This record gives sequence, structure tokens and C-alpha cells, in this order.
Amino acid sequence: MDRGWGLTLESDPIGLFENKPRLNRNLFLGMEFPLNLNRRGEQGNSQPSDENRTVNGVVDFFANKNKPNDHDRVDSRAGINIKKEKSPEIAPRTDLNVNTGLHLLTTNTGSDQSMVDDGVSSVAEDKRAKNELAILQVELERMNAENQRLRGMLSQVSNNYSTLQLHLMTIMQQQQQQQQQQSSRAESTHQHQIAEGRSEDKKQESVLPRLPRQFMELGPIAAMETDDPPSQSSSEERTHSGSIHNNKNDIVPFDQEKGNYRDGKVLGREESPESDGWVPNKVPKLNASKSGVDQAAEATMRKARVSVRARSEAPMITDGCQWRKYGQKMAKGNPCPRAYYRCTMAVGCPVRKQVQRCAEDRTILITTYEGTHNHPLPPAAMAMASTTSAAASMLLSGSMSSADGLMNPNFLARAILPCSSNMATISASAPFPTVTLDLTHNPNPVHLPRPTTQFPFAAAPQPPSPAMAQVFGQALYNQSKFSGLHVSQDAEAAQLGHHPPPPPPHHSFADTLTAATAAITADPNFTAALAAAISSIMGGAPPNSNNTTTNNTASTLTTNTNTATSNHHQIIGLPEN
DNA sequence: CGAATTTGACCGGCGC
DNA sequence: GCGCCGGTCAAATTCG
Repeated sequence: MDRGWGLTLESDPIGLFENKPRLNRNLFLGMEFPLNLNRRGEQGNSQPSDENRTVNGVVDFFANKNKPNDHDRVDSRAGINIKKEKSPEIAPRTDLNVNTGLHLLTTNTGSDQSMVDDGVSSVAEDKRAKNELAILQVELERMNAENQRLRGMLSQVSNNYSTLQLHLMTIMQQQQQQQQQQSSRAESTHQHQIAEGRSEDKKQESVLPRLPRQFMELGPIAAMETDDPPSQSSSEERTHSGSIHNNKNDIVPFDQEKGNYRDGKVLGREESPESDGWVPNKVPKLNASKSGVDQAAEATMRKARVSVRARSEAPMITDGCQWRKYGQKMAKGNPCPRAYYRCTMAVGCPVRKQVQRCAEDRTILITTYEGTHNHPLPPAAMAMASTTSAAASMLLSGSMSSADGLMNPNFLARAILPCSSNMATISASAPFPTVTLDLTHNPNPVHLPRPTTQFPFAAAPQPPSPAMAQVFGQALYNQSKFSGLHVSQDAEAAQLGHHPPPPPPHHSFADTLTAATAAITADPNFTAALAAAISSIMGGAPPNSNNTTTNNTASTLTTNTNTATSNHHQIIGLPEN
């Protein structure tokens, strides 16, 4: 059960706070550190669990303020904390009376007080401080009222935004349906003249340009569609997701108490998805009113998964997002339990992930992501999310456009990574294709240089462990490779095993990453750009690197795909060890 | 005391 | 139709 995280800044899908209410954004930013550092109130002790949930004070502020009955408490905390805070970080701001006044207040009651040796002037100062305090309180109340109003506006605009997007999606689907009908008519007309492959190409052309963007930009809407497709009458009809196992072809006999997870009484659960914004992992049954391509596209869009294999002793990869565990199960063929998490950075975010250790090598942590975030992400989360989105988009764009793409294991691999069928074999099998980013293998020096640059965890104060830092740094690095914007200056040197240069400055990487991510997601021809970038990189453009990573940590980007059927999972193209 | 996690119950697809 | 199985829910429990 979700417990009302309320509206967060991340759930600002239209960038309202990026544009208009500058004053309030400043207010929140001004409160960011006091709230974050001292958010438990007067005692000043912060609760670790809360801090774990807190990416930054802005997020936390919004989340708490919107919880019922928590608004006043948070506000009072803010006031108290600000008064307590003498930190120079709360700089006077000409555009923000609250902080300006508080700064004056703390100045008067703080270090400058020693300068006041005259009793009369001290009383006067005290009076003045009290007056300012009263003014500030009034101002704070006014700000709170304005915040409430703006929050209401934001909510309304968000709703309108969602409604419009749904409407747009409906129109786009209708248009595409018509387009495909025309296309199929044309195909049948020229059936004897046009080769089958060319027909498939035509279909690809009509489908491909739209889907990646749909995935990247309309992900939230796609997720909403799952819940309530406007043009689909059978919103209640659902099929179940296919199984996703560990990425090994292990059919290890596994005896477990099967009765634990089956049988029982019927329970009405239809209300929960709407009430808490959570979209169940269900795929609507194929609707007869839709074309086969549409159906496959929708199903694949929702079910595409990206699995990340990484060596880690930690129970979970730190990917910058906030997750809540909602289940754990024993999966067949793996003695290690599989944990289920959902993203809690925004209300109703459809992204989930499964975390499970590999049966063969329990140092390998398999994290499988599904869905697209419906909220902005911090840079650290952006890295992983964009990487997985990129891989999923890559997969979807190929798999949905053609039956061959779905059935041919090497379809995408040949198209995208012709230089290496071993490292980057990709397959996509209906209904739930999975791309595996294998970060556990050493790089093949011929095809891929050893990327050992350790990147910072932009949103994490400290990595959970050096190994994790390397793993996730690898993910970040891979992201940068995907973007094609991470310029390498020592390609050949690294490829030849020469001593690599020192790592790039950390502070600039986050910016680069953000820019790269933005560039990726903004590219209308995402798939082509991505393929080109990867091809060029795989063709021999090694990145900056150093020798800080041990050999057993993540260093190979391998895009594998599971051929997922209900009981058999085939890994194709796993690098031989 | 609120939030996060745990864990048994339950659902629904799919294979036999 | 039955049973297996992955996935999800939600009450109970734990944690900070």
C-alpha cells in the first residue's frame, strides 16, 4: 500500500517550477538544506530512514508538505530550523524575503551580537529582531498560502497535461492504425511485386520513428494507457506478464513449498490501482479492434525489460532512484529469493525492478528494470534510467517493427553491433523482450577497451562500497558511451593496454551525463542515433580510463536478450568465459 | 509513531 | 480443469 507520498517536485511533468513560479522555487531551494539537515524538528536529529528516502531537500519538502496533517508540522520545522541555522549557506537573497530576513536575524543573534555592548541599543536590536520575526512569520504564512495555491495549480495543470497526452496518444494511435491499414492494403496490392523484406522495411518505417519517442517521452502516458486506455474498451482485461528468470539457462530442479503461493480465496483488488496511482503489471489482452502490430507494440512497450548484471555484495544496486520493496518470492530454478521493488520517487511511477542473485554466481546481482519513470530524475538516477531506457528503446524499436525482429535472435545485434556478435548479441522474443546489460565480464580487448574510470555517485553522498562504486560507475560509463558524447582522447592507448590517463574531473561528468541524457532523449531519431553511437564506439573509440578497477568488476557492456518463455529462458550471445 | 520491510495470501496466465 | 508459477497485495512486523 502506498502511503501518500504526495506531490513531489519530480511529479512536475511540465516543468512548471522550471518556468513560472520562480519565487517559490527559490523558497524551496532556500529551505532545502535546513530541512534536509535538520528535518526531524527541534531536536535536530534526522532519521536515517527518512534521509534514505531523501534525494534532496526539495523533494523531501514537497513530499512531506503534501502529506495530510503534515503540512503544518513541516512548516513549523522549517521555521525553527531556519532560525537555528546560522549557516552561511543561507545567503541573503534579494528575491526572497524569508531568507533575507532570517539571515539578518541570525546575524543579529549570532556572532555579531558580541559587537553590541550598549544596553540600550541591545534592547532596540532585540525589539527590531522581534519585529522582523513577526514580519517573517507573516511572510512565511503568506508564502505557505501561496504555495498551497500553486500546488493546487500544479495539480490542475498536471491533470490537464495528462488528459491532453492521453488524448494525443489516442489520436496518434488512430492515425497509425489508419496508416497501417493503408500500408497493408498497399502491400496486398503489390504483393507480387515487392519482396517481403521490403514490405517489412516499409512497415518499419511507419512504426519505427514513433516508438522510441513514445517510449522515452510518453512513457508515463504509456503506463497510464495500461491502466486506462481511452480507446480501448477492455481495460479490465489483462494478461499476465511472462516470467523473468535469472539470465542463465538454468533449469535446475528446485523443490520448494509450492502451496505457499497459490490457491486461496478470491479478493477484489480492482480498486487499488486507481486509488494509489500504481499500475499493475498487467498487459491487456490483445484487442480485436487493433491491428496486430499495434497490439504487439503496446504489449512490448509495457513489458520490455532491461536487466543489469553486476557484481555486488550489496543487496541492491544504488541507482539513484528511491525504491520500496513490495514483495519477495522464491523463483523456480534459483535458491536465492527475488525481491520486487517499485519506484517511489513520484506517485504512480510505473517503474519496477526485480533484484535477484544469480544462481550460479551469487556475487552477481541481477537487477531487472521495467517501465519508464514518469518524473524527472536526479543525475545519478538518470544514468541508470537512461541506460536502461536506451537499451529498451533499442530493443523495442527493432522488436516491434517486424516479426523477424521478434523471432530472430541476432536481428538487432547485426544491425547495431555488427562488429561483435559475441558481445552484443541481442534478441527479442515476444511477448516480453529483455535486454541484458552484463557488467560482470571483463572486456574483450579487441572489441571493447577496459573502461575503469570510476565515476561519482552524483546523488549519493558515498557509494555503498568500492565494488558498488565501480559497478555503478560502470553503469554511468556505459551510459556515457550510449550517449556517444563522452569524448575519448586516448582511445588507442587504452586499447593497446597503455597506461590510461587520469579520470576526468568528477564535477564535469555529471554535467556531461545530464547533457548527454538530454541529448539522447531529445533526439527524435533516437534509435538511429544510438545505433550509430554504439557502432562508432564499438568500432574502436575507447574512453578515458584508469586502473582503479579490479578485473572482476564490471567492465563489459553486453547487450544480451533473454528468450523468455514461460519456463525456458535462453541466453543468447553471452560472452564465453 | 510513521515509514519501510516482511511474508502469506491471492490473482491470472499458461502448460499439460 | 488442474496445477504451476510469476507477480502483486496488504496485514503484520520491524525499524529508526
